[in-house]
Amino acid sequence: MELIGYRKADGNLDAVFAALSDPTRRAILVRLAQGEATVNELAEPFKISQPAISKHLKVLERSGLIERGINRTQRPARLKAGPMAEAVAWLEEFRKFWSGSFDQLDTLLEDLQQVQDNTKGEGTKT
Amino acid sequence: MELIGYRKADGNLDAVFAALSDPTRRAILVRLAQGEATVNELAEPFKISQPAISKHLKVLERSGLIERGINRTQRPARLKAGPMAEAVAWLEEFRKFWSGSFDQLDTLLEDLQQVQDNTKGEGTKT
DNA sequence: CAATTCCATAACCTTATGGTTATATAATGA
DNA sequence: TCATTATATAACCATAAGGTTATGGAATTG
Repeated sequence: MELIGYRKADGNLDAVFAALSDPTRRAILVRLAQGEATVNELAEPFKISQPAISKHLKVLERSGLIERGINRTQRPARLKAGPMAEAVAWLEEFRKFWSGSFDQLDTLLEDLQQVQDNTKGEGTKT
Repeated sequence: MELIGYRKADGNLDAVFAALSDPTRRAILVRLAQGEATVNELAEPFKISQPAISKHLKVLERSGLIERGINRTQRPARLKAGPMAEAVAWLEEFRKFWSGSFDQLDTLLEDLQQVQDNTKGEGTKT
């Protein structure tokens, strides 16, 4: 069926995981989770140049993790759900697969959840 | 507490996602999910050379996704749960964060699950 | 039309990735 | 000791990543 399309998109996993492997790009994604943003808005928190941000956006766009719009002279970026879902799905599937260390992984996941919950309430707002 | 260690390991996310971005390495991980394996065993299904596999294993080892043992003249590789858990945790956290398209992502995840379930039952047993 | 704003593109540099073949090393076996 | 097995390392190559500065171009504003 048309779901076949997703299996073909599996080749996209390369690009998705590669896109996720850069901390600047992960930060951009987190920022975009709060809503679309322009290049300048995205560049502001970083020390790197605007062209560097544009390059990162291009990588994210190629991976399908974001898409670009047009608004006057701006080209706002916004998240797309699909590719992220593919990555999650691969990891979940892998986890199911990995019956041997299933509980080990689950325990770690619980610990990590706690760490992140603590981190989020850690005083600084952003 | 000692969980601080995980936060420092967040810098490891770069290496983990980068390791996951290569299809050969993902295949190696899937293979290792069934149990530890030697370099030659891992190399067998691929057309690439043994040194290439050794390089991939080194990348996986640097990321923390695997560790190597010593057994006679062999150095079997086996999975480690922690780094994979970090990647899952980051994506899960991101997903929670991304309230805007939460349902969109969930729908896609369900679709992907079905695809993979179908794929798994596709005749071959493993 | 001219200036400004927002962003992309070009050219360049350095380092990493993914592959190769050839060779070294370490443990086992004869 | 010599050969074999299993793996690592070296040297090399091509391409890509991630950054820079400088410049180009499109839409908006004066």
